[in-house]
Amino acid sequence: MTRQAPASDADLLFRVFNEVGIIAQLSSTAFERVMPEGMTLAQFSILNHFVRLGGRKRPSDLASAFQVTRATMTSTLQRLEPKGLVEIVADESDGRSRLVAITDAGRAMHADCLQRLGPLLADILAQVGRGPFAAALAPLAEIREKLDRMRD
Amino acid sequence: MTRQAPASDADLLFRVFNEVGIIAQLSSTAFERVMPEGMTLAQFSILNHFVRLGGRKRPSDLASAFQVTRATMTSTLQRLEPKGLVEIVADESDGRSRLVAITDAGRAMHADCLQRLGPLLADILAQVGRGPFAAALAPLAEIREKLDRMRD
DNA sequence: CTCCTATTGTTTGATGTCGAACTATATAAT
DNA sequence: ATTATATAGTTCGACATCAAACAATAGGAG
Repeated sequence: MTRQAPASDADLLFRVFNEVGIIAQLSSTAFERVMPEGMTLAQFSILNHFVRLGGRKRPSDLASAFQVTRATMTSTLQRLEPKGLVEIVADESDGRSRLVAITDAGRAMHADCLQRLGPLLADILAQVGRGPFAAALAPLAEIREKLDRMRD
Repeated sequence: MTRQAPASDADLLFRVFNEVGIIAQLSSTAFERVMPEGMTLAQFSILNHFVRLGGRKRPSDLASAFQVTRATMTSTLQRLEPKGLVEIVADESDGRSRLVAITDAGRAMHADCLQRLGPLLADILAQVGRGPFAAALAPLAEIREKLDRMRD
């Protein structure tokens, strides 16, 4: 066999990615079950971004920030905009670009989501405890950072 | 740097779930880019399950094992079966059920996938190192287990 | 200015995923 | 036996996501 890495290492990576995949799945669906009708994690993340950082951003910058393709961002913005949660205007300094900003309705929706999220997070904290999360954060951040760098 | 050290518990959970989501996204797309045409992580996972454990399983048992809905498993099996990678027969002891098993073609496909996965895992290991994965595994497993239990 | 290349946003087609509703079968209650 | 409930698998509609292909605009090389 031409194995590039010892079986134990490959196995370790495999298991971590497996756990990560399952947790991502479970958490996002738990998330969306308590959200207002029609709100998804992807949509909330965009609102959250603007609430925390403000300003206007181009769709392609949002795509980079969230590690998704431009096509994916187009799709998500096309769900947020008709609901009046974000506002999209032309960029006068660049004919190719558009600029996205959150609206008052978007801020209200974000606040509503946070309200509903509180009990869910409290429940998870009660069941799981703070320990595993505190232990996982730093290594996860490092893995994410380096994987991120590998894409370029 | 308004807040650096003392983040709230909600914030901690939020960050962990955020990292987990991004890593799941990055890893699954990296996986699928090196897989044979048409193979996805979901499909490979099923083949992998049968290669490791053998035997026959009902779709609903597979759905439980992979933490997806029965509808999702139906969809994935409906992609594997026409390709001849799994075999699905009626369960004679229960008229509602069907039984899934891997085929020789499925085993060959699985072997091909493993071949292609090797270099990718080796690359990741070289870039990230073993440490963060080793540190993350146990806490992730605990989080996954408890989140899992919350669903019932 | 003209041509080539890079970037932006979009569309299209495929896949995975969920929740809800449905059919068929099995099991329990009466 | 009839009825009620539970389970297995499917279908449907919605959403997120990717890759690939496309149109429009920007910027640089001549």
